[in-house]
Amino acid sequence: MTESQEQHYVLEEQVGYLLRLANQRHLSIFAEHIVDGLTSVQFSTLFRLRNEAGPMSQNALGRLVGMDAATTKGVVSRLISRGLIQMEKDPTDKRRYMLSTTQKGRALIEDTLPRMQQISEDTLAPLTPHEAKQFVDLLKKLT
Amino acid sequence: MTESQEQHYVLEEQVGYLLRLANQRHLSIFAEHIVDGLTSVQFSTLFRLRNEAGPMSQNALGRLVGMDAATTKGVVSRLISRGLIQMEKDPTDKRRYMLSTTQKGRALIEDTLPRMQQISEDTLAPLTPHEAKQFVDLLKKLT
DNA sequence: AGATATTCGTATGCATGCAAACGTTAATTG
DNA sequence: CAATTAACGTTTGCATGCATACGAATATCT
Repeated sequence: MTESQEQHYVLEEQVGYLLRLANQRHLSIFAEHIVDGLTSVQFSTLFRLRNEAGPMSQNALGRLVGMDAATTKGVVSRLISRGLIQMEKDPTDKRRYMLSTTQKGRALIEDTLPRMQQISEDTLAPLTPHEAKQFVDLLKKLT
Repeated sequence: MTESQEQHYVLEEQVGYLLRLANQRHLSIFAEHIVDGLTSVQFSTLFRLRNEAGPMSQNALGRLVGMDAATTKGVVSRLISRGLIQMEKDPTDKRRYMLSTTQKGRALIEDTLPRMQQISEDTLAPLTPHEAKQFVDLLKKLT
């Protein structure tokens, strides 16, 4: 009886534990499909910036992708050093840099997009189509 | 028509993107509930080691928690430096160290376990009980 | 037995991810 | 308008997480 509580806690059934493993698995699948060193987060960031109407600040972009300022700094720096995005001073706000995609960055998005669909499919492969839709919907509700 | 493919790719509906955000959210909830610096991975590792019958090697423990050897090394080192687990040489295998929990480690598990249930509940709070069960089941299928 | 594979732990480098602190600049508030 | 607050970008420190490489020891195979 004293051990009843612990008996109930099964690691393999906890959301946190499972979320971590599911995320790991997805990142592994992502790495298999992407030949150049582009990471999942880098793609998300680049894609978001391209889909925005105009240039935007670093912090604002980070927020749109779910990253804090410190993380954003690193991701953006790597995208800049690879020549995928560019930054220029904001004339109206001396604190800010305005970010935009380069031609090379937009071309990379075009090349990568077809593979992204496959990555999502592979990640959801253990589920039936109906379950996959359910899962994504529940994930959306959770965010 | 040329843009039909890109139009279909909506970042907020991709499993990978959503998994990343869901995981972030859970880690944030975890940090709120745990006062000492224990992390989610550290708890999982400590818990797994405690629930094993006897001492076990570092790499074997890491595998049980879903970590590679390099990651395991860091996690175990931190648990040792906090006095939560201990290691001693394996007499039969000169490469190996056998790990086991300390009294302090087991006590910490006891203290933490009641909060883990709440953390899982909070993580799943946006879902109905039925949806939560569905979600966890789908996550299990995915792993 | 001897050669080969594998496994052990370790180390380095790189990429997220967060907390905390910092100086600069803009916005808000009194 | 002056003082406070907030936002901008940056840096540091720490914790996962993976790839890769390494020497040492064990297992396996021929």
